Amino acid sequence: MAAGRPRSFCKNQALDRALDVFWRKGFEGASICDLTDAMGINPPSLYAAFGNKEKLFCQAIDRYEERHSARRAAVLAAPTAREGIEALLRESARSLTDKSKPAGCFYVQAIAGGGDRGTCVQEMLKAKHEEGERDVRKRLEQAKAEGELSSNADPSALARYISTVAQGMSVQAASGATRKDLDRIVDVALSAWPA
Amino acid sequence: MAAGRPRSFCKNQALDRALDVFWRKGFEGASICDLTDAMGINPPSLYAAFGNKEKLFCQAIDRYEERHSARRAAVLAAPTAREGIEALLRESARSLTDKSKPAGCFYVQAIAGGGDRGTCVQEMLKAKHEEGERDVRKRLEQAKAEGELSSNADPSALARYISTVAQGMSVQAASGATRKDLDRIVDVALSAWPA
DNA sequence: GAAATAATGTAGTGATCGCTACATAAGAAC
DNA sequence: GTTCTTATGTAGCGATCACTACATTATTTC
Repeated sequence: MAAGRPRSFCKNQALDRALDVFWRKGFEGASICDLTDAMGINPPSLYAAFGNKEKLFCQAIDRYEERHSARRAAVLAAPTAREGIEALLRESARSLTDKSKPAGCFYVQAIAGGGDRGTCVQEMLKAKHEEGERDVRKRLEQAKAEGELSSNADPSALARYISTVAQGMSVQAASGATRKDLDRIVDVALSAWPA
Repeated sequence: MAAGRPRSFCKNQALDRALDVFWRKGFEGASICDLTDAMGINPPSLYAAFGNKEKLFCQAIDRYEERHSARRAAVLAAPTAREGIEALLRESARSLTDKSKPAGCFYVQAIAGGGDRGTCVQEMLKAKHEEGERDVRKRLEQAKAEGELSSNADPSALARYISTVAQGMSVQAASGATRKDLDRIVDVALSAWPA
């Protein structure tokens, strides 16, 4: 068997560049030309490596999740759930306003951004979105089992609330809120923490 | 002076149809053809009446605000601020999941949806967005003056928190949450209300 | 080195994009 | 009725869209 000419670019690095373009311009707003320019490759290389625009978008979603899920888990591993959740929201406030990245969360942009993306994309976004919420819920269930949260606390409702606040913070960031602004929101949001 | 041939369609009705298309497909995702089909007119009529795609989008934003600001004011006029805010969030839960409309809030879709819209659009969205928050803040300031809220309450921070929760709820709705789901979020969110 | 395989750069495909020129139609002013 | 003004429908503008045919180049297997 013969093995062909090797790829001349790093797939993950190209994916990072593509993610950045999708993040800034949205799916419809990002043209193949925008993407290939940013990725430093020509269209045939893009299609050979990633399939098509929609599949590239899906892989960018995976890449984004890959970069965030580990950090989310680490932050949630704090001694108490209360500390973990607060750290999660503070970390969100920081990363949502990180000037080296587009403002706001890529998922939220993709979910809220409308458009008739293929169902593949839509379901993938929903799945990733639930993944984050599930991590929070599990941490809260653990806290309940350990007695940190009272027995009538509702981890599922609380987790969804936390997700919602984080998503709202992403919209705020996208419309220009600063890290300080977001931290003030976190202050208020955490006062909903069960006594 | 002569007055020319009269317009053969209702501008506001056409604008409603255009709003619906933008709402479902986003700015980039909505083509002029999509729009003219939905509006029941031909491109020259669209351009004569609304200028261009971006200006049409701006006018759709205005139309959306027009439809919502009155209801927001009415709901906030409840006897207590607490009741007003709760009614606002419950009403959001209802309208965000209204099956006769696209899921989620049009502003949030437009703000979060990325893309390099003209600065005109971006600033207009930001202004409308702040308008809603300002209405909430004013109601809270009134409550503070009347003694419903304690003297160390922070109407500005609370208002921004309420906005953030509502925006998060919009993202939830866009990713499939039901009215019941949103109402559960409101339950938790309101437990952040100052004692 | 020859054959097989796969990625690359060039250059372009048909389709659709936002938008408009132009002739026609419809009402108001006189 | 004639003139003026503006909206309408047809038809198509150049530009860009996502995507690809094709010849070439680079690498591995034999």
